[in-house]
Amino acid sequence: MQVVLNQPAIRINMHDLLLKSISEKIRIASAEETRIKEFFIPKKVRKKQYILNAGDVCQYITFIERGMLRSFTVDDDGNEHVVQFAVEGWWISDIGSFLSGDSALYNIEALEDSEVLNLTKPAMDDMMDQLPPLERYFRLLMQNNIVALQRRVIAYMSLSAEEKYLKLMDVCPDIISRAPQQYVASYLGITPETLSRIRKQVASRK
Amino acid sequence: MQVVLNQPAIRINMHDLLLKSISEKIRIASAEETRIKEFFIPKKVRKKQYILNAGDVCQYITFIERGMLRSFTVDDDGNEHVVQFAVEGWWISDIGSFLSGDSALYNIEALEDSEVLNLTKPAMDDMMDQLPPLERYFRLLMQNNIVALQRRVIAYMSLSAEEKYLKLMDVCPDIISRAPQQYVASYLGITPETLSRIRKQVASRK
DNA sequence: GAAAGCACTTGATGTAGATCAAGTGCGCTG
DNA sequence: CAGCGCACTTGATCTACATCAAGTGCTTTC
Repeated sequence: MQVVLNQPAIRINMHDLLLKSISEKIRIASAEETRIKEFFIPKKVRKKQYILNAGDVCQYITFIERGMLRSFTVDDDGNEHVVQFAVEGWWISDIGSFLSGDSALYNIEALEDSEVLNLTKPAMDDMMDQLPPLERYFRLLMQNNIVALQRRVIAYMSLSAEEKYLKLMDVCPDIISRAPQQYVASYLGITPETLSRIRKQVASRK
Repeated sequence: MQVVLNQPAIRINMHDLLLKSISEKIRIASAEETRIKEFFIPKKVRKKQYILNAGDVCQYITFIERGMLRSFTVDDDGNEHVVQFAVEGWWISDIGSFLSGDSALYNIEALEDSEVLNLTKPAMDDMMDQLPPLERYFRLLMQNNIVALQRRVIAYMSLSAEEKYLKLMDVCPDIISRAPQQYVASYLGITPETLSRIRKQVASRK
């Protein structure tokens, strides 16, 4: 079955969403699009496959053309904590490790069979040297990331479990419906039992 | 009394910490230091004075040469949530509002009489045009900010109130001792009563 | 120096969510 | 298609922290 939610039925080109993401933020010419593609390494990833192990160095940042991934940490008691979901059109990485060369804090795992585009640090530096407007693209990504993380910190500080869930459903209903619920619970910092109860309560109020 | 914690007894120059912060991350020449200073607007801020009101547009980012500030949000029930403390050598702003021109989410208030350096967006753009290595400095700031925010999200998700407190005391003991305890509690997402109990417990174990 | 205001501490009680333990349902495999 | 494994749901009980209410201590003001 080739039809994927929010995707055109037929994928013409492996880099479509990447170029769309970039052109939404900065202006790029057709010749530049061809150049950009050359810096990326296409890769297919199987459901449950890890693309990053905590403790290794994160060697590339990953753009998702199809599928879904999650990044997560494992605490001292062996509990997993989902830090991020990423789907078509989104980036995922351990950015601290990628940029500093330190050990990664996160594992990154595919939740569905996926197709991704990887960008190594040397390729990224080359690309920005040769196409300077890309610097602005990545700066905007970082800024948006900071704003999103700050909002998430505030939500953790100030909202009840149900309020967090409802807010998340407001912002990304499709992702949350698509992701395994135990991981949604983990992302919200609550147990699967609590999430199940909240969902039941919310449904009974409709 | 002119002696301030962690500060030389006599302040020679209003931009000392700023230049130190920058030169720790990128290489700058003496002539460039003089140029950099010119983009910043020095300002004295009184204890309890607001330098940003939520709802306004954040017009400048602020570097602290002396003193302490906090940024915080006020929720629908009127509760304050401290998002950040900033002291000498640190930056503070509502970065989303600063860069996009949207309304600020945060209030920023001085917790002590302070001296700060403000940098408007036009001045920032000019400065980076004329001194391109500064782009790298601000990029590194953003990267460090992302890493710190991610760690904070994980802490909220996975640690108990006491663990969060102990971790914070490990990382910035001086700031936490210097800040009013009610705001420390707010920063940790716990009540002042709980923080008081934790502190008592921890002290009784020494 | 006394009084007022407010931050911090302490005690009692309440509660949102965690933990533990089964039961149910869904997807995958042979 | 049947069986197995595991995700999700449900019920009971527990607990870390919130809430409420005073008491104590510190700082500021007159």
